[in-house]
Amino acid sequence: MRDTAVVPRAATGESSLARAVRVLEAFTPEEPEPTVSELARRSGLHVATASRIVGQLTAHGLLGRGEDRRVRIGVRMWELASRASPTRSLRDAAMPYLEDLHAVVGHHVQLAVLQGEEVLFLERLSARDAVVNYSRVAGRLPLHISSSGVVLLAYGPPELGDRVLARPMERRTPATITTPERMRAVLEQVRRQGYALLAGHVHENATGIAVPVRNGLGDVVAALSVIVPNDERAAAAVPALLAAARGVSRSLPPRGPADQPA
Amino acid sequence: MRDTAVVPRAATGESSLARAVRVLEAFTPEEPEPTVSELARRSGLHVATASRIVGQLTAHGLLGRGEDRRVRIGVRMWELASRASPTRSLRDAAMPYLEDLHAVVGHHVQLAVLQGEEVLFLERLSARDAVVNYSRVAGRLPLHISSSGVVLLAYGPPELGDRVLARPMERRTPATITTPERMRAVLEQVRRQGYALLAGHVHENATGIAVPVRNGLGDVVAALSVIVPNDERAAAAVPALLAAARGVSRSLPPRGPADQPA
DNA sequence: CCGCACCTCTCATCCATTGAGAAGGTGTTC
DNA sequence: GAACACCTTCTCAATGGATGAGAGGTGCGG
Repeated sequence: MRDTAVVPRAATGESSLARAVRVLEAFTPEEPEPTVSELARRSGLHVATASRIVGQLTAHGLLGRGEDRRVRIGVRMWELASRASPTRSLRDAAMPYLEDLHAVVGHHVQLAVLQGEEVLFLERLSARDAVVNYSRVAGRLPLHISSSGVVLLAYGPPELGDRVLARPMERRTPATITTPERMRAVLEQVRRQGYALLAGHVHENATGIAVPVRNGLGDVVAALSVIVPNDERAAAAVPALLAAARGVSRSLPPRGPADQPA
Repeated sequence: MRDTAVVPRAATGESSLARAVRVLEAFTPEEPEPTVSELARRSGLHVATASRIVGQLTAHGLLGRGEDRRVRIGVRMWELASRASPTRSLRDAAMPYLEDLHAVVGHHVQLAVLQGEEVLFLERLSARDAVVNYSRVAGRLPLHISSSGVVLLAYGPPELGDRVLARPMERRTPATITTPERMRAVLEQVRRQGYALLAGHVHENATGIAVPVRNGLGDVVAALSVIVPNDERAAAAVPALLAAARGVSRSLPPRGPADQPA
């Protein structure tokens, strides 16, 4: 019995706040209601530590617990995040146009922004009988896969394009863009025609069409897109999309949201 | 020179996580982009402490900072909160019906839940030429003021009604319910007719109409409401509201969201 | 009844956290 | 342009809250 006797704390050198964040990051769309043990495993924390952190956050309403003791994101956290979110002005400005667009085109209408090197979907309206769609609100998708991503890439900073092109691109369907040459050609075409139309890149039966949304300064701050069936009528949605994007731009507050990725 | 010489730390007896939460709570809808000093003042923390906490949360993306160093809720926090939120299933189920209702009735259509002793608005669709409306997404309103609140009160736990009736009720317009007797009568009427119609209670020119949304077990889990101009045509929206509420109930997952207040 | 998994509490140790103050920056006033 | 007001961040020594192991309780399945 020597050093082992009692080792109250291994020198981790990590702040306690960082651990709490690790717990929050352990929530995934696939498992929205994990147990304390699962959270501990995923965050790499000791079970006791995870239990304590969950207890504290629950006391403040940021987390919630079911009768089976499973942990959920708390309504209070949603409230805090939604209330003052920088995405709110964008969403508020876009919502009426999303509705109009949805009424005309049907299926799925979405609003997305660039976040890191992925697309983050802020809002989505879906018809009950719409075609398949893998995106969801607060969900992410790789840039090269979706029409929204291609638009944000085409109008985004050049170094972002370099980074994305340098990496291998996952294939989802035979139509998915997977080579830098092909992507460069597509981006050039998007910039020329002002929209992206990707037929069957995410799913065989679906076509994504996306257009850029600009703020008062002309910067592209978001992408507006529709997902429609993959047939010859798909392109008919383009004019409505372009018109809607202009409407959103006009409704945007002058100092547009230009949130830099973390 | 007394005890002051060097006092590195006053015994606050509060966890560091609690301080971080205090910082988050200091964000308000009125001031969504405070400075570090403002956050410190509102949360009652030392400026240095607030600065450090903001620095850490920013590093993890939960907060964001503008060029002017002002602090905002980070997109990552919105993402985490929205991704796994317990309100999501409710919102997803209700959204199509909100849209339909909005297309027919116009003005404002909203979805709200009971949170603590207030109404919390989860979603809202607004027409561009709609009448005034004080609610907003992620915003709160006292129970006795809004039609949504009255519905949630009418079908909520009895002890909640007792607590709310025992407290003085703030008056917004001459029509606002402010006495327990009046409120009791209104609640009785709401339960009898199955909806609440409050003309001019929040604002002279607006009428709120709300109906309950039930889960599979018959519990009332939310309120669906519209805000229309305060005239004799207002009541015409009631049938559409009732029909929409039934639709939402049907779309709700069997184990309905019944989030108990913190 | 036993084994297994989960959750929470206690404990002794100690490192991350703390408030005051200083330093540096920015914008405004006179 | 100097003085001022205000904000933000860094350093510092002291310490109190956070830590991991383990015990104890609970619940489930065989």
